[in-house]
Amino acid sequence: MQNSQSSSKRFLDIIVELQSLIKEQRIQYGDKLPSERHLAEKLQVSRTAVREALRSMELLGLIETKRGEGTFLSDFKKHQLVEVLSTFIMQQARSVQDVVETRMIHERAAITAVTEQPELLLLPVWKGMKSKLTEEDAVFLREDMVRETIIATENRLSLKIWFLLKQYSGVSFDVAITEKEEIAIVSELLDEMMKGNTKQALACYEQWMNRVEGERREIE
Amino acid sequence: MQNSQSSSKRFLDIIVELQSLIKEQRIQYGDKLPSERHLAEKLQVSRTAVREALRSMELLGLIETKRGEGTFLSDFKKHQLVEVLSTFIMQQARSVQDVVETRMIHERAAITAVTEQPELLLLPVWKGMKSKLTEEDAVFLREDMVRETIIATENRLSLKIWFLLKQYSGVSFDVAITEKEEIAIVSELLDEMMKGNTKQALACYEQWMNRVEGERREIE
DNA sequence: GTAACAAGGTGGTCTGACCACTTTGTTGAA
DNA sequence: TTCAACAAAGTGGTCAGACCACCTTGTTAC
Repeated sequence: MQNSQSSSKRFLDIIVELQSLIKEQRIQYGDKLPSERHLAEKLQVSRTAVREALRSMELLGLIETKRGEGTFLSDFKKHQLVEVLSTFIMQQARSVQDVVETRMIHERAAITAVTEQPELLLLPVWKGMKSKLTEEDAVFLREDMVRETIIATENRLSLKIWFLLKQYSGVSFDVAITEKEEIAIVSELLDEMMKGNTKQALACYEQWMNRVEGERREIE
Repeated sequence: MQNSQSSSKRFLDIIVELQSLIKEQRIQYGDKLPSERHLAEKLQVSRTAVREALRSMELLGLIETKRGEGTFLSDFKKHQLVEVLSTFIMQQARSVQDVVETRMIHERAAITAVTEQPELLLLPVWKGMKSKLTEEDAVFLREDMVRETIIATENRLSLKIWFLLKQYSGVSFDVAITEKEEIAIVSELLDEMMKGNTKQALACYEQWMNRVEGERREIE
């Protein structure tokens, strides 16, 4: 029942080594990675093992491969793995609930942090927000409003976790709320945040989420 | 050879076919999957291709493999996905400060959740907690008190993330607080939680963290 | 009856080969 | 000189077959 830490999986080791390599060589998003054959030689393993590791990372959306060209470090916004994953994982209702709830934990924390720190309210990002809310389409709301809030907290780790969770939880959009209603709620949320009213801001958020996430159905 | 014109990745196709197979044959969590060789024959692909698909799924925590035994459908509880991603995330996280702050986000959320849900306060775990606080050694405090709180929320994903963050935020303990002081603070925290005073409980928590995490240094 | 051994099944790894595709360099004709 | 056509090299994609290490199970021998 133990973890067999002694004989850890080879392809996991390779992934770890790849991470080190990416860090050492300062490979940025979009940059090309060494070829499979070069990696195999460098890491002293077979190309088969390298490929198993790369395929895993590809499914996670960490890398992209182009036949005839090479392997590239992916922009972490392109996680198409969600489809594959959701059909598996989301079978368990509790899992969906956990993901959504955890995402909301980060969102509430960000709202609280921003609201309670006056200096964060002075950021330029908030200036155009109110007008955008009414001008642009509603997709902006779910996408950017919360994200900008988390960005404002300057906690990049929280941002990344949130982004991942959003990938898992934010696919379905048969929400029982009109665009107009949503804009009204979010505007109010923004107002309360600007005024530094943590309690009211969080109340707005809960109201918003109740409308958006309230009727989330389970995936079969 | 036949599907080579298809632009979609072979190993993704295999994963999809595996999903169908799992659904058709009603394979449950913990059940054994067909062997790699059988799958290769059944799906008319090479064992290499099957393995690349299986390794990907393993990294996602969807399956588990045991050498000499076989491949088993995994329980979602084992969010290995999170672990792997976290190692990536950590490379980019600016400092340990992000980790600590994110961990505290989850801890505050758990305290709030438990305090605001009276039914969670009736759990047996809280009964012996108070006495343990004074009887056992102080290591218990940091280890178990918060953990039990998060467990009480029944959000396993949050628990998993927290556990990871705890590992990353290190076990450094040059804390400027005596055991006696810490016991007093945590006892108060526990009391306020039991009384359902969210605000006071969180205040205790902040006080606690200020003492424990206040002088944390950054890594490297 | 039981301990020791043997055989088969399974995942883990490696080698070498070929294919499909892209880029790059070279050639050769206009 | 220009540039289109071709050739070569590099890369990911796939495959077959071979061992190895480990586990289970059945058989043997005591």
